Amino acid sequence: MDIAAATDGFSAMGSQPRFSVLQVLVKAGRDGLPTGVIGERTGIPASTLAHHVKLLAAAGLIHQERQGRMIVCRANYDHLEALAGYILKECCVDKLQKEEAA
Amino acid sequence: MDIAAATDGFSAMGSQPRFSVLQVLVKAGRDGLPTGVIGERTGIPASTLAHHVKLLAAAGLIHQERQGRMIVCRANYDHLEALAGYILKECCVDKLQKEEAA
DNA sequence: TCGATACTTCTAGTTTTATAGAAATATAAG
DNA sequence: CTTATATTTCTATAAAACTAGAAGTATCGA
Repeated sequence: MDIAAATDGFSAMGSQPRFSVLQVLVKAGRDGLPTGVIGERTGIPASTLAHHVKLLAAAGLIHQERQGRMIVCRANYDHLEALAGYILKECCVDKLQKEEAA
Repeated sequence: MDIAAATDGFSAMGSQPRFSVLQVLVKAGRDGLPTGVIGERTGIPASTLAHHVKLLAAAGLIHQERQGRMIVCRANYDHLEALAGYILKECCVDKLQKEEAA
């Protein structure tokens, strides 16, 4: 996880429609959901949804896999966890370094 | 923490200049840093920095406090922690509900 | 009070992003 | 092979965000 990956991730999460898509998938668990169901649950029109889903996938927050004529989306839990951890990863290191020096 | 607060927070984190400002403050610890030092460390011009700092504060990610002619910024660790926890808060609840029903 | 310092607000041009209808693609079923 | 389903890509428009110089505000020291 570098800073570019982190900001891509947070930026992707930082819009209400996209975050609600992500939440629907996080709730759904490992099996994921087809795009159509995500559309029903969020009320986002198909073409707008495709756009947001593409951004979420590009940021590595979700994965997409074709199953017949549906495309099943799944939350990428590992990446989400890594992002959550990244926020405070370097908490207070300046202070710690000062203490080391002393 | 509601969805609007969460997306405001992630959106604020989701730009490289802002995230680097936040990181500088997270590293700095509770004492925080004056805006000028943040500018030195990030290389962001003053007016651009003021803009980003305002957004970070509006999202609740940092606090600003005047000390003489400097304005000291501090990371809001509680809010950052809450945001980190919010990402996976409702992980897999759909599955759990199914299991409850069964 | 005058000037220097620290920062913000104003402003304007540029770039991104969002939205959603219409058309296109991929798969499946009859 | 034709039609229906599921989703994407194309397109255009509108809205928002980014950047940074210039001008303004607040505070301190001489």
